[in-house]
Amino acid sequence: MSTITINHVADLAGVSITTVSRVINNEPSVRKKTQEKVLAAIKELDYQPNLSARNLGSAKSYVMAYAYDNPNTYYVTGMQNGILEASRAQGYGLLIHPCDSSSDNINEELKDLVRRSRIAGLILTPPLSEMESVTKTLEELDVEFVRILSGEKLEGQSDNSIIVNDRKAAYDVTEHLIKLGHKHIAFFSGEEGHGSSTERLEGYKMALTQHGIPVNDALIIDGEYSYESGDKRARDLLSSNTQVTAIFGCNDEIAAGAIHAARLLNISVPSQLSIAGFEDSPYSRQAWPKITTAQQSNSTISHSAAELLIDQMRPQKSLPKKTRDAREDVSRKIGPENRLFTPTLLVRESTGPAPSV
Amino acid sequence: MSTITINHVADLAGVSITTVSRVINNEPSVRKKTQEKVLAAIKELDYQPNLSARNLGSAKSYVMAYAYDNPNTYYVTGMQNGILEASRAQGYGLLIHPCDSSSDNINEELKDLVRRSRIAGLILTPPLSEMESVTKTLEELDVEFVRILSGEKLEGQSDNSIIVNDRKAAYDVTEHLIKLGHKHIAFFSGEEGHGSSTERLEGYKMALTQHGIPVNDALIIDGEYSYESGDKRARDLLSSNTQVTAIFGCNDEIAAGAIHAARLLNISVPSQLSIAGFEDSPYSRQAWPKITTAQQSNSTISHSAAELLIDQMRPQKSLPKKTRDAREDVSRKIGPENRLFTPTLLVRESTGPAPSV
DNA sequence: CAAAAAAATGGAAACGCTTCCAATTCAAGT
DNA sequence: ACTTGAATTGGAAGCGTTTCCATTTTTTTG
Repeated sequence: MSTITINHVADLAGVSITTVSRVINNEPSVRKKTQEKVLAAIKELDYQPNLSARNLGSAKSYVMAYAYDNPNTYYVTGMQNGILEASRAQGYGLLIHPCDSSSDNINEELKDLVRRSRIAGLILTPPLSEMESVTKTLEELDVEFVRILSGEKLEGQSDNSIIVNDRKAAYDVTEHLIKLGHKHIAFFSGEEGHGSSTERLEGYKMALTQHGIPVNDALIIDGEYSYESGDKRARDLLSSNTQVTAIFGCNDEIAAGAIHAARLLNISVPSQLSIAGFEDSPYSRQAWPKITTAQQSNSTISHSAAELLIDQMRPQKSLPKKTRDAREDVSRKIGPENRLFTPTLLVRESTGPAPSV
Repeated sequence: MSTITINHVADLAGVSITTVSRVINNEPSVRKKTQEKVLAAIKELDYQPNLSARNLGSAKSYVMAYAYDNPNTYYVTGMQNGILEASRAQGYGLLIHPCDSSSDNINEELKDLVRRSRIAGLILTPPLSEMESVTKTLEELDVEFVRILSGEKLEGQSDNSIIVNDRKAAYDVTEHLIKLGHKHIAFFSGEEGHGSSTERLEGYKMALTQHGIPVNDALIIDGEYSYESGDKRARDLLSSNTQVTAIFGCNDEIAAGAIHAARLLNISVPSQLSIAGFEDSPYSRQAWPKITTAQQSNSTISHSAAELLIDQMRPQKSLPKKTRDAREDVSRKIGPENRLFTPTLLVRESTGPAPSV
């Protein structure tokens, strides 16, 4: 049982391989009847086009890559799975490319990746997706790419990005705390320069302001997206005599660290101190108490990203005038509803009414 | 700046493309001087062979896959990174293939994977690597594959596996507890049928026996590799009046769950109860107290696996008689020292002297 | 030193697909 | 029915490697 090639399909369908190729690529200029014959043959033979041959034979390629630099395995895995699902469904291969965004030659590295593996498209997550130099490099290379990043709304100019509305979600989390009666809410940021952290801070501030609570800079504490950093900042803050009844950690790890600190200092959560996180990672579920957080499905987001990318990579063949209209539209444009995601508030046990000092 | 192909290299080196191909593939029948010329040309042009063309042109392919079915993202990511590193270094592409091992047609799925993507080799981790049907399918397909699995020593017959000596490591963890004076040590297993769990249990029993402590079946409690399962089992056990001073969780998640249960029941760790885990995952570091565990580097293990696989995939071209001996041996066989790994005991705060009841 | 054997190299045909261009078919207009 | 231009199809030349086989070069042997 040797490999089934396009020739076998052509023979069975009684057409040329050119025509089979057209059907595979969903080109418009194939008569409906012919298309059906070919499709039937493909099905009968269980034919799968050879990816290597496609890549070699055409200028474009059928491989996309996911480049990331993120120590958060939960995040990366989620993203990866979503991309995988979408790319598989559309017959694309996926190349995984972890890298070091702080490296000097990150741009060279990406250039190499694209060139060497003949990558047709690239998906980027923060912090890579936020680096201007990377964007520029990729544009110069003339590769399609989709960025997943934090922001508030879709801006007209960049239609190759998937936006996560961190600001709105952070607003929601903060508002939740405010409604519980908290007035002194600390904000523990993530790495400086990370868009997600900036956006979440923005949402935090907006919520306070909108509810008539002044923003107190002393309560906005910089640090990193890590358990240790959350732990340390909480210890410092809680052992100072600053008045705080709630902490909003920029992600769940930070929040988990803060919970740890509270425990060490014998401060009970949530009766004396409320703590909220962001991301709905396993940490939020396995901390004690379980952490109130903002939930986002990384795999859903990245699935959309991959579909958007595929859409962009598909060359826009001009449709013939009359025909085809009836035929199902294969190049379904990814609408705005699939390009903007807002994590949703998930209330759990780590937040409660503000203590009535 | 268009693509640099084998032709350019051949021209620059003044040889035929056939010879360049030979150099690339490290075939023995190339004169040393010629080889050097070609290598120099390759370097000067920064030439990278096109993977698709290689795959298309040859019976074998330059793509390997990593198939897994494991909810533990920490584990999977570690494995993936190690494979990635090794495969990149050797010019192989990597395909990631998550799948459902409990599915009825898992074998069909793997068959498809191999056929459709022309996979040259496959790396498997538990539970896939432990399934006989999978092994059989793969052998019938005539694909090279390497399994990463639990066991005690290298058995002669299967030289396509990387063994993790869970038994010995579990022995060490248990012995650590025994030396702290514990006599009533509970064992919380992982999923039934998972080799790692079985092996760890074996190590636990051996340690007890060897130190003159009878194995008490009531203390061996079945369950799953999850936080929830650890939590639940610990609650049940600790609230019964069984006499226990230590719990050995088959992985860190179980141990973290057990810590949670102890806290709820107001049992202090480690002064009243010692808890040990296995894996050195983030859970072990972020629990409170930090969990004593057995450390293993998943990426190191999988790196070895990938190298072993590449070694196997490389067709054994017969070397000419005399020459070459001096030349560096490129097909470095992966020695036994890189095929057997023993996780090492890592003592942290969750274990301490047995209470002197 | 010639002849034979062994080693090194090159030519050219695949590999399975895409795509340019030319050939054929179709339908509308006269 | 006859033209004509558009729609549809097919032929054949790549894409960048590998590999079979033939050829040339080197080494060994008598």
